Amino acid sequence: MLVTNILDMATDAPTKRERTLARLIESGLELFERQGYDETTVAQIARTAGVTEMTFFRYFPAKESLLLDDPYDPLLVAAIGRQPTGLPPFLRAVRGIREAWRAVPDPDQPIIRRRVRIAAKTPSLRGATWKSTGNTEQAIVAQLVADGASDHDAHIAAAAVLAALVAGLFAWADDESAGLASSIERALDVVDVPDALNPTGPATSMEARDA
Amino acid sequence: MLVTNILDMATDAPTKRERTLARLIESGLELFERQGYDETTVAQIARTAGVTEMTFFRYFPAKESLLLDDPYDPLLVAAIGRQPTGLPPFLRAVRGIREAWRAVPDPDQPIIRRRVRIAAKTPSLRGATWKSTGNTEQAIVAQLVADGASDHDAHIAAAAVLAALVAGLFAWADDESAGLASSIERALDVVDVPDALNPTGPATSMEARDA
DNA sequence: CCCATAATGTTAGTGACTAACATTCTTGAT
DNA sequence: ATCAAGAATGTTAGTCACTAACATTATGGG
Repeated sequence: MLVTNILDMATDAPTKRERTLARLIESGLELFERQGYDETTVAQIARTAGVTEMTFFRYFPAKESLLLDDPYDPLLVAAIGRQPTGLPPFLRAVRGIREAWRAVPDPDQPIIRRRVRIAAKTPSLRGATWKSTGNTEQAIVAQLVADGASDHDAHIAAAAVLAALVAGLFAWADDESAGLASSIERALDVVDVPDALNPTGPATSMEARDA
Repeated sequence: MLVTNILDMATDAPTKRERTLARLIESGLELFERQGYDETTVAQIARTAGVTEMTFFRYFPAKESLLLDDPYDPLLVAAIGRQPTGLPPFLRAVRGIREAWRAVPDPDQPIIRRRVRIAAKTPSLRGATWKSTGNTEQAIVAQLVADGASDHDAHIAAAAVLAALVAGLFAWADDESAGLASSIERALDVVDVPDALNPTGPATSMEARDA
């Protein structure tokens, strides 16, 4: 989530649809940055892009989508699939994400930061941001299950990792000096706790195992 | 999130405000269950409760709030504060939540289940559910920081635990046979990984530490 | 150059939510 | 009981996100 590569059609002459899409995205981001997300109207974005409100919704199912849609899922999923299946699902997910984000090309960082920054500073987008992880979550769950995890565990692991990732991205957006990769690493370290720091071991709760 | 004790004013005669509130909640839940959340209109809830749409918004800032508002934060926070400060923040949060939910009284379970079930089966509520953890998240962050965690780590730990908790609640709502406490335990076990299952130790990423 | 179809526009409407102001209850002090 | 202050509710009018149905214009391949 939070990432869309506007320029991944570096092929031939951009078709009309592609040009309109690019104009919508650029207009939207600019307006969001200048006057805030909540204060920007879909109609205004459309007008700035030289198009009708109706057309906006032909490109995005919702206002938030202009900010939050992204195409990075396959990379995440592949990286998770590469983790050793001996690991518990949660750790496979954590380390897969670690690996995938380590590989994000430097040139993509500015636009990612732009988007994340808007999302981070807009309270009304908090929910939308997490909702937008929905697809990614499904993809991660599928991969974990394919590698032997239970549905139950896969869902929980996916939700938790994504939450940590998003929180890490938010932190990164606020820290101009931080690099993307290292920020993600630091975030995932918080949930991938080194054994040395875990003296008591997990509280495996003998008490209330399955009613 | 996802919990509101309608009946915690077992004191004297309920005031008018309390009666209206109770009617709104009951009408809302019933309609959501019978015809679905998206298919239920605020106007309809209000009408069923014998009140105006405007009045609904005097009690709830948004439609979702009827489902998602809750008063359990203080218990969570206290339980987290009780965890040993030697533990990393993430594990303190996990085990605090474990402890707090273990203590949820049996009689509260049916209404919690009712709410969670509606939230779980309504895709358009996914985002709202997580957004509604916002306050809880702030509270957890504050407690973790008070106990010595960095802001950065506290935010990430809080986000991840809450995600796991919500995912666990969703799983519980779907499994009629499961008890609340044991469901939460199982969910948290997924992220509080036993050492025995973590042969390699955390991937502490020598590579890209701080740019 | 022409036509199938993609891209866009128009109109009309629903539903969540807000603002401003008017009205009707409650309640506590007298 | 009474009466005023304040709480609870109603009314009206409006904004904004989003959808549906149908009409129009632009584009590109034959």
